[in-house]
Amino acid sequence: MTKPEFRSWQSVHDEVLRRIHTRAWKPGEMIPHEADLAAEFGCARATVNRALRQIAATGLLDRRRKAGTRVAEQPVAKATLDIAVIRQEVEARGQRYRHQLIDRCIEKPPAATAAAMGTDACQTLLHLRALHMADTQPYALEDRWVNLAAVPDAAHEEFAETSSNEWLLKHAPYTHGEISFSAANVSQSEADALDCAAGAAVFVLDRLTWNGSFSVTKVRLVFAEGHAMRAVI
Amino acid sequence: MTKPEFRSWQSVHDEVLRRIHTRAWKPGEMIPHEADLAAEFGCARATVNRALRQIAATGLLDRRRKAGTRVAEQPVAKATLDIAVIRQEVEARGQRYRHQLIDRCIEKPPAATAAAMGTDACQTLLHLRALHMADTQPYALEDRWVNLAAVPDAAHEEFAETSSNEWLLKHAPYTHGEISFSAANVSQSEADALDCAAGAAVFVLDRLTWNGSFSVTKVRLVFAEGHAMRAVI
DNA sequence: TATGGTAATAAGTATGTACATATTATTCTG
DNA sequence: CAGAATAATATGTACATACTTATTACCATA
Repeated sequence: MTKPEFRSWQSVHDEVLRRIHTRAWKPGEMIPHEADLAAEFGCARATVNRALRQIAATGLLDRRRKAGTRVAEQPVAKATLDIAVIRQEVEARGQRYRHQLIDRCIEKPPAATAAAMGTDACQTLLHLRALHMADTQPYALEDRWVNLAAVPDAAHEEFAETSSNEWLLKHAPYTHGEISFSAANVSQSEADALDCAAGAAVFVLDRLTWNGSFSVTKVRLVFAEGHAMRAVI
Repeated sequence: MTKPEFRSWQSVHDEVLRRIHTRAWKPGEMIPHEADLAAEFGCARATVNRALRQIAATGLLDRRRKAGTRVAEQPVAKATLDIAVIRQEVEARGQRYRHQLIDRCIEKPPAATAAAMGTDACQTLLHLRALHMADTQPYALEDRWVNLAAVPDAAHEEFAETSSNEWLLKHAPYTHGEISFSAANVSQSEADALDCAAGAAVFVLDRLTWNGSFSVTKVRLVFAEGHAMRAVI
């Protein structure tokens, strides 16, 4: 019997994946302990641990102390979407990015927005609307509310040069947030801006970010018709 | 000066995040070397390494050998979507899952499908269409092609009891795949099945999985009106 | 038969050391 | 002075060891 000698956590990782894929270890089955695998592979337990931890992070293995490690019964595919700044997205497609501020005012948000952002109902927020363009075509329509209590500097910014997107990333860090993807039929006014027929189905991204207990910004991006987000699994 | 003593990689992780969020370390700036941080935190370099590696994985730090570690200028938000089996999704909402096979046949796919799956244009594939239900409401409409060369057993399976989704997970592992999200206006026939008006905007998920160099299955899920995918960042 | 304590166990983590590797800076050579 | 060889350096990884922690299994007690 050949002893392949697994010397890196990558090779252990690959070998374990291979055994899962070839069903040498079947879904729902326990796999050997770290110590046993380390002995078999001729490496340290830490190396096996590193490899198994990596795989467990993808959902293909379930690990619990004392219980051990088992192959997931119904692996939950984890798709990691990279949500870049729109400028980067456009430029990555080899197109020229431009953006255009449509409206900027400080006003009271709708009740739903105030509730989502956890701000007082009568508190005014900065409301921005802008169009992101790729070359000469509309790319996405942005509707954003900024919590001036969390980002006071935003009140003095015109957002003519830098997009709100980039300005906020630079000036208003966030600790966590929620993001949601959905589909919507465009309204007439959105259709005009995005240069498509009213009622067309468009991809919508809603994002709400927080800095600690303060909401920072809530943004809704309505992408042009035909937009898709891709990820590898 | 108080010496907090960071003894776990978690606490180091949190402290580094805190420094980034409070802008003690600003975007684009280099941060101290692992060895220096280890000395400052009073822990081993491996502990610091673990913490920094974790943060780098989220895109908030850029690390390069010799060059060192810097805070990312424009962090790319990484949203991890959990794509579970539809049964789990429905049951997690506290609803009863049912599915209904609409059509099952072995036929030649459209040219685009054959091209995407890398199969010969005249090769027949298993074509499945099914409706996933949550309680009594339609949840998603599935249109699936299965490569029988990669999964010969699928030819003898009726998919009446278990959904193709679950059957394939159990019987046809995949090594990698691509996934894409988009929006579409429903056709009349889709509208009938999903119980909505023709032309309504719906969320669409396309997934293509591979086992090594063989395509396994290509599936298009058209979700009922109003469906959204959520993730935390 | 419950129940609560205890021992056993497997993963989780920390550490010091050593070496690997990628990249930059420097020096040497033509 | 250009380009190649070389040194320096920061992260990347491997390993042996030791200890921690969550969880299970078992056993004793009420």
